[in-house]
Amino acid sequence: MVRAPCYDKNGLKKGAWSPEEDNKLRAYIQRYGHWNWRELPKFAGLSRCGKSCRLRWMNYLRPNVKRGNYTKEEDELIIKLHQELGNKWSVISTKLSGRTDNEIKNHWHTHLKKRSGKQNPPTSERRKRSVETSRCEANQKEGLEPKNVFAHNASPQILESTPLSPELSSSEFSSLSADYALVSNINWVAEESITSSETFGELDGNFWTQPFLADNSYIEDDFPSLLAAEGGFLSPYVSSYDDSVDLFYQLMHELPKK
DNA sequence: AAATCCACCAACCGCGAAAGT
DNA sequence: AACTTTCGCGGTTGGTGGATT
Repeated sequence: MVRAPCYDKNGLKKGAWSPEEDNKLRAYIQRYGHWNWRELPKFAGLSRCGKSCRLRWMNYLRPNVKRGNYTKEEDELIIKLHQELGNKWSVISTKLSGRTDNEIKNHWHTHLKKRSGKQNPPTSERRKRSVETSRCEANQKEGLEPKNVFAHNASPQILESTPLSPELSSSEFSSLSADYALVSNINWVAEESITSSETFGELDGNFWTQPFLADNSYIEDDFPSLLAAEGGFLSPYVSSYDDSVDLFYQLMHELPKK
């Protein structure tokens, strides 16, 4: 069903994602957000290109992604929107909550395209649908459904309840669901004023106890130990003490003045 | 039982737009 | 204004599983 894993000439992995990779990516984004897709895999400890990470997150790991089991209403809406908008899958996906553009596109090509001119799907089509449904149910039983994985992870809900979560000014955020925005912590920091350290303490038990904010000396003296502390991936704030970190410090020191 | 066909869909690729310098 | 980098979109590919022969 999926492409076999392989490595390109740059040593980057391609093909199907393993559960471990999914976990790494999910954990990293939940904690630090997707501050830069290109750099993210390095910090998250993934041998993937940023593009691949982005796709995986957007289509499968992101909270509230619905899989399989299209309702009649959804089908009709897709057909209607496609008539109006054409192949603007990203626009169409915004009208169907939880559905990704990639999935809608696939669904269109495999199910709706043939049907759009006909009322009843052919027999083979109906057969496939039942297969799809049972597949989905099987996945749910095995707990493979991404959303089920999230169901066991409290952080999105916790974050959602914080005062900081929605209504962010970023243009990117405006296009995201509230749940999705919750995990993009970096963007908040850069674009929103922070009113209290307790606020972030609520987001993640030890978020603000991370060395990055404690004091500068930590970074210089103790940086290598951070790897272990961060559970296998690097904090974007401190992993390489370069200009971007300086900028980040500046931002953080300026924020209280707002 | 084995070979072949077919549908599905996860993932890749290339391009254009937007943002940054 | 020009150039570079990053992101996001849409088209396409290729591996897999189930159905059919």
